[in-house]
Amino acid sequence: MAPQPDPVLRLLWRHGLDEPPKPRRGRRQSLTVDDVVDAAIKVADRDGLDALTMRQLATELGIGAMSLYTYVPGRKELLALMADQVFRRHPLPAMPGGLRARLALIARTHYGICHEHPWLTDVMVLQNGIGPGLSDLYEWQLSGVDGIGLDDLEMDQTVAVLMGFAAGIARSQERMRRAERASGVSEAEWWEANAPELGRLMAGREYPLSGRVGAAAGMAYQASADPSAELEFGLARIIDGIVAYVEHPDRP
Amino acid sequence: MAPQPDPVLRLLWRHGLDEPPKPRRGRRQSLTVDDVVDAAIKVADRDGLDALTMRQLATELGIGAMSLYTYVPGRKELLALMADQVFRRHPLPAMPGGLRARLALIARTHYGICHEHPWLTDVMVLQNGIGPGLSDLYEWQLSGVDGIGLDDLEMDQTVAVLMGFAAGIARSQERMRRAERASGVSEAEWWEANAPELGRLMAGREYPLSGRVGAAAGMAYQASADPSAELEFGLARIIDGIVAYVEHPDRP
DNA sequence: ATCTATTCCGTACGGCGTACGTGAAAGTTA
DNA sequence: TAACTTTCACGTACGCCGTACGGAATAGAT
Repeated sequence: MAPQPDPVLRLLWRHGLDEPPKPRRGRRQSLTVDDVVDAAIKVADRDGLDALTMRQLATELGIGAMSLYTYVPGRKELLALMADQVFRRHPLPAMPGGLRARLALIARTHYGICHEHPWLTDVMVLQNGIGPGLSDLYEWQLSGVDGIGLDDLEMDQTVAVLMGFAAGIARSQERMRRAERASGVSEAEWWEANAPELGRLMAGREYPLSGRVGAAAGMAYQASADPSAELEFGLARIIDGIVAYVEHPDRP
Repeated sequence: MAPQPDPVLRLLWRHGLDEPPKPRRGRRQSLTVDDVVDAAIKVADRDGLDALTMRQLATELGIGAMSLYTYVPGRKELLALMADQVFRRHPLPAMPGGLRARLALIARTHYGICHEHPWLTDVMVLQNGIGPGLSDLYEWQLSGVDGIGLDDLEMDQTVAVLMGFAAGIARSQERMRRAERASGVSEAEWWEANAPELGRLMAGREYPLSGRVGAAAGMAYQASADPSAELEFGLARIIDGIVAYVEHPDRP
């Protein structure tokens, strides 16, 4: 059989629909889809994605659990709507003049989004819901790398590299945050408590470089890593590489 | 109270322990922790992380569900063991001569690992279990960027950029794979089925760049994106940026 | 032969997403 | 106004999940 159009598309693009098929009879809904999605985002931001259960969300909204299903087909679709809503609500600043500044802005904006909503990178891997928020974001990103000599495919790949890098930094930061929340101690305290045991367990194996580098990181950051330093260093290298390619596509 | 040493550490480093505290009484275990972890990896590779339930894994191993808890404290810890086991089992080739080749090898190796075990990036964000597999990998990665003029922090950040990039590509590929598995149609078929509806829903909004770039990508890849092209392009740019920094740390 | 430490695992509990069906409410029509 | 139709609200229930608990089985020590 021919595949049916994806039903979640109509929900993602619900705001563009001038008139749904005019069903004016029957009881009115007490909330809107946006109310539900915004509340879900709030819960996920506050308590994490696992704590976002249909029952909890319904309680938060003051409705019965099953009433949610009159707004949203299911939890999977709700997550897709949440992701697009986050993109839709996030302001996209005007693209600055220089290429380096534009590339940095693309990456920092995406990092900011992923950092504000740490569940976002987890949700985005689940399904690629093409909604207005993601579409506007992508168009905005492309406008930052248009007209600089890259072909269409290279524009897409450039944006993909920047987004992937920004999401990766956000994920690495989120991993530290979750570890601290789960264990109840800061990463520095964890290391203090576990370093002796770890040294005992590692006995026999040699990690000269890891030891040296880890010690330096610990001194500098009071932690095993510093996402903001990673962001700055990595972003500078990536931008250097892209700019070099734009200026001299044939080298080296 | 002083935080207790993390109990999962002893499990992660179980192979280095010469002798556990000699509990020689009582019934023998019919399996090893490695058996359990390897079977869990097999299930997760085959059916995905959600399908890896304690009951399913126990059935696969021919034991009762609750017997698993004599090998592993719980599912969370099992996931951490799986991640480290994947790293531990993956061969780490000798570092080649040139810097560019070493950087590429670091990224491609990590991409390969994440690609073979698509649940890995999901698991790694859950907790930072420092086991022998990850430690060996990190030491190996650092050996690829040692002695080239980077300081300790820059070495760590360089490795982090490469790993994050590789993981990001693997995640983007995994998103496409999951969408295809969930919908049952290839991405090309999805677009064919949804393009008309999507065009209708997007009416009123203009996406000139997205449209142009998306069409070019569709022509070139028969899909909206091609992870291997993203990998090649992005890796080349990142390596360019790192090499440029190594050679001229002061230039922009 | 008895004791004791350990593994094995059946049962059960609370929580999850959600299918289903009934009842309530709102607009249309007679 | 009364009856009808359509839609929403949501209580109940089902099959999953991770895992706490406790009794039965087993193997080395005594």
